[in-house]
Amino acid sequence: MLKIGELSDRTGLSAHTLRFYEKRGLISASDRSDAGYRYYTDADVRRVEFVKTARNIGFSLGDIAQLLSIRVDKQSHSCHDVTEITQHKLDEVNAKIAELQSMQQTLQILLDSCCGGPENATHCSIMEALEEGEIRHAA
Amino acid sequence: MLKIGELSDRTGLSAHTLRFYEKRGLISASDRSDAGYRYYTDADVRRVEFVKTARNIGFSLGDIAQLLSIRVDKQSHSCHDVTEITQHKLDEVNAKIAELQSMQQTLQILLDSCCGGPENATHCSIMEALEEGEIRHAA
DNA sequence: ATTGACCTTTGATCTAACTCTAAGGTTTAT
DNA sequence: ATAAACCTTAGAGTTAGATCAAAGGTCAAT
Repeated sequence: MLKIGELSDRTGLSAHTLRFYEKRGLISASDRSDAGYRYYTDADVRRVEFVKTARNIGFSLGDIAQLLSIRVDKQSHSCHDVTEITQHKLDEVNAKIAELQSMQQTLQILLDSCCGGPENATHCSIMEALEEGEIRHAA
Repeated sequence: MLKIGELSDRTGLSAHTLRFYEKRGLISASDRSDAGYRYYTDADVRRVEFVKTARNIGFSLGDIAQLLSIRVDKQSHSCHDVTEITQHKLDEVNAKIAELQSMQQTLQILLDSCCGGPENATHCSIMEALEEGEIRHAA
């Protein structure tokens, strides 16, 4: 049985974060001491690692809560349930990428249009473009 | 001279947002009535439009504050000052894109690995991958 | 003169995922 | 037995960019 600091060392998540995840319902301690100290089992460690892995991929804590509820009762859930969450996340990521690529293009065009030199900015083409407001990127 | 509601209609930004931008130092009213009503000139409208354009491109309000300080005294600033801000933003955007593309790849691999069907999730390959924690995406 | 639309301010609330503080109790090693 | 290192809780603070609420003052038209 590990105390929270030991679980923290084991997983690389701070004790603060572990308590925060508990408050969010993602994890919990298998036991408590008389004094209230949290005690964690190996199964708890695996659950935390699952959370960490999902978080590294980019799932939100809300997504992770759903994945965890599938995890504890795989019988009652289908592969479709899992792919649905995953696909939804992928859609989100793709949308964000598209938006950022649009920004990227606009910024690159601005940079290409400006000398970037020590000349004063009176006729800076970036400033002029911002002034004219004719920049309408896709997003 | 426009009141804040009229400026709001003209620019599409809410009066709330305009006051918020004022608090952040991005804009201000050229005049106030005895009762404290904000009054805006055409120059104020142009400044708000400049802010809007920069914000649409993706600049943060902090970036925009810098761009505005260049705008009011172009003589004292160089094209280099402007490109520096722009390049910095582009670097940020590129970093974020790279991170998201890494997520995208991981999510796509997970989706490709799973049948996504009505079978129960006992042997779901996405769940197994999350369990094994062997997913380490670049970001 | 009164209705309704407009305006003012300060300060609270929201999202996301932490991060930290305060004030105190517990455990372990010397 | 005492110090160091650990643990507890509730709740506040952080970032960015709004967005709203409360409580009240003002203005234009009827």
